[in-house]
Amino acid sequence: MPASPRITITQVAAEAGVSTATAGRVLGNYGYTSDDVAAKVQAAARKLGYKPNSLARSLVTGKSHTIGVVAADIDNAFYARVLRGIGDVARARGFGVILTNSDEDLEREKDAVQLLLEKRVDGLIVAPCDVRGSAHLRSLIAGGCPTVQIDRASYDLAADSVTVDNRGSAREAVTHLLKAGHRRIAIIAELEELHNGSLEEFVRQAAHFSTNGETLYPSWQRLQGYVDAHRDFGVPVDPGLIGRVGSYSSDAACQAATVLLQSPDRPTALFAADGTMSIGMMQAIADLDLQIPEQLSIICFDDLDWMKFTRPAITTIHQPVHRIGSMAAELLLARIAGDTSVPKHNVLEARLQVRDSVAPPRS
Amino acid sequence: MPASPRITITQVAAEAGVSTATAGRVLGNYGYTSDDVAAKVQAAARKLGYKPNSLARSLVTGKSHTIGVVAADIDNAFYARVLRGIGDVARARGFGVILTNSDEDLEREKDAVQLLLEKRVDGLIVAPCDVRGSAHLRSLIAGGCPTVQIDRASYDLAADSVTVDNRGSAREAVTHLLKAGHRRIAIIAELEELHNGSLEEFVRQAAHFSTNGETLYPSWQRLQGYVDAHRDFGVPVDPGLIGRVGSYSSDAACQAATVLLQSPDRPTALFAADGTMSIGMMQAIADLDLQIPEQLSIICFDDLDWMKFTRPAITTIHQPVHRIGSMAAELLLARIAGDTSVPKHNVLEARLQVRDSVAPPRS
DNA sequence: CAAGCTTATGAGAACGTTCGCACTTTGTCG
DNA sequence: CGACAAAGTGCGAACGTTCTCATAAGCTTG
Repeated sequence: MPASPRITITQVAAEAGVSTATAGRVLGNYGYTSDDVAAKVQAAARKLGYKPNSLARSLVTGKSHTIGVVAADIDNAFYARVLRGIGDVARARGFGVILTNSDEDLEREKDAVQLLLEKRVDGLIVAPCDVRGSAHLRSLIAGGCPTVQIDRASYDLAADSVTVDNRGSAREAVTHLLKAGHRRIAIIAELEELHNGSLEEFVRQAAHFSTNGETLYPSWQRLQGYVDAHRDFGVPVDPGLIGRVGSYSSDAACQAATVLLQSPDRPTALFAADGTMSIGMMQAIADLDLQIPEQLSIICFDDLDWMKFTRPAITTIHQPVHRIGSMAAELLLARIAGDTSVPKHNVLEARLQVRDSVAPPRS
Repeated sequence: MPASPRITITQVAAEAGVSTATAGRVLGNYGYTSDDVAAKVQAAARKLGYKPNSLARSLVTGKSHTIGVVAADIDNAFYARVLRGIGDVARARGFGVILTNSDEDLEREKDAVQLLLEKRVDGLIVAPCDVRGSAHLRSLIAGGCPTVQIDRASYDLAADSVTVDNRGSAREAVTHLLKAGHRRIAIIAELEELHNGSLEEFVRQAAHFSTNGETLYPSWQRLQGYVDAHRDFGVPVDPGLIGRVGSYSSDAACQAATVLLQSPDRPTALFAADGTMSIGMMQAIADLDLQIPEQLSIICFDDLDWMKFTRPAITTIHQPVHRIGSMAAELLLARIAGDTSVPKHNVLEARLQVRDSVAPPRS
């Protein structure tokens, strides 16, 4: 077993009695090579236990065959599955994946991008924590690094994106609740960042925003869908029913849900805007010992694996999460391969998965 | 905004009017440097938008400041959280993390290790899919690549490992059920690989195996704990209650659980050996509409986030999952830093988290 | 049969860093 | 004041590949 001494292409060449150039050609299979020489070199390589050095190769070719991923938090079912999608595509194409977490913190995101850039990744998949297209991403893209945004997207960022139709599917979900007869529907969402006005202002204007031109966080888009559905039904939106969770944690969501559910005129239905919010919401419901759907109807955005076997099973919005990752990777690899067409913004469909957590409200 | 033309240390040096060596010293901060020259170089670097090239650096130093991770499946709450632990430590120390999935397939694991090796990672964290210490891992370690095993471990592999006390905590869980009065307790576990005899043989001999010397899959160790507890109580093990799931999927687990629960003399309690098995088991229970804990008591190995708010909340074995990852990373970084002490095998404690899914069996 | 391909090989220069060495200059100590 | 260490700098050689070029042999082909 050839141990510590690293075997280089030069040594293989010496062993095979050819030049390093020739050895390089057969080992890296490029250029012309005769069969007998190839065989000799391969035999020498096997005998010596040669392992190519990607770093040297990348240094000269300028391609590292590696993509960088900046996720918010890998310990979150959504990102875990997205990453799986990315990894599957990457592996099939011989690419490595370097993973970093930003925790929705802009400084960390910058550091992460910096690290990945220094490691000379061929491209980046990022869930940007500032949706307005922060400067570092802008200069990154201007610098020619292929980039794909996932989950959220600045449309003015000149980079591809893969998202879901947050507004439309949230609208569908809330419509489902309204059709069931609910009129006091609360939403639980992380809605920290808002730059152009107050929440009330946002709700008032929500209907006028077009979906495409806007670059909003998914939570805000889902809130838009919530407002849309209310407008469709002529039901006024009560700002008191908007559970604005201050930080992205299920504990905070639990608190917000608890407050809502303990208010005197409590909502008859709850809509959780994502998986983390759902977990907090479920905890609050369990703590208060409310019966679903008799005492409370619920719908969760994002269809986590446990939602189909809780009793009752939970009605959800099912996002094609794996597909988000695989599509992002495919887009990115196409860019890396030289695709220079205009940025594509892919909006995937999410579907309402009706189960048993919605019933008419008790009068 | 300096766009495509990549700025090198040489250009920065020229701009600052010093040699590349000096520029390198200040930019890479090694060697001696005077304050005024350092300032000049830094100014030049900032002006030109210099970004160091890790590949070139790694090529000469031989250190890539990157660790490779071979997980079974990142789209699994356990590995996702482990990876988070790894990532947190790595980031704090300025290391990158390259992630690969093996899907418990030896060929994929080989490919993954090969890829990581070519990318010249400084060390490897791997959940080996063959617990007997497959040849490629052996030669990897012999080749001097620092390696840490997680979740499972070959003790004869001369590499550190981080695992949990599977046998002891499974024993504790099953003891909890036995104390509650259960005598027909089923276990649902992926128990595909078994090399030294049949399942019956294994059960017969389980009590004689020592925990430390053995290198078994977690599932098998948990089965050992199951057998241990039965022996403690003088309750014979009925092989018919061992739900041997053929493949590592929740669907397969659901099938196995369904068969068990529909048998004429059905078990009064179920023990799921890991998170994936738990999901399948819960689905089966929901499909058959069994009441927990009135009609069936359950305990799940691995405390997934939803298990505390299902009704009833589920009694579980809580593993320190994040800690497994962070400890593995710490161990690995210590090895990379030069620690050459004998391999450490860390066995972390898992604790029984008592909730409401266990009650005495109905007579 | 000379001109022009295609195939095959080697020499040597990249790629962008770090590092060993030689060379100053400055400071310190006996 | 001479010696000797320490601080600061530059030159040029690594690191392990790929890639351009030059060379040459074996073809076809008009």
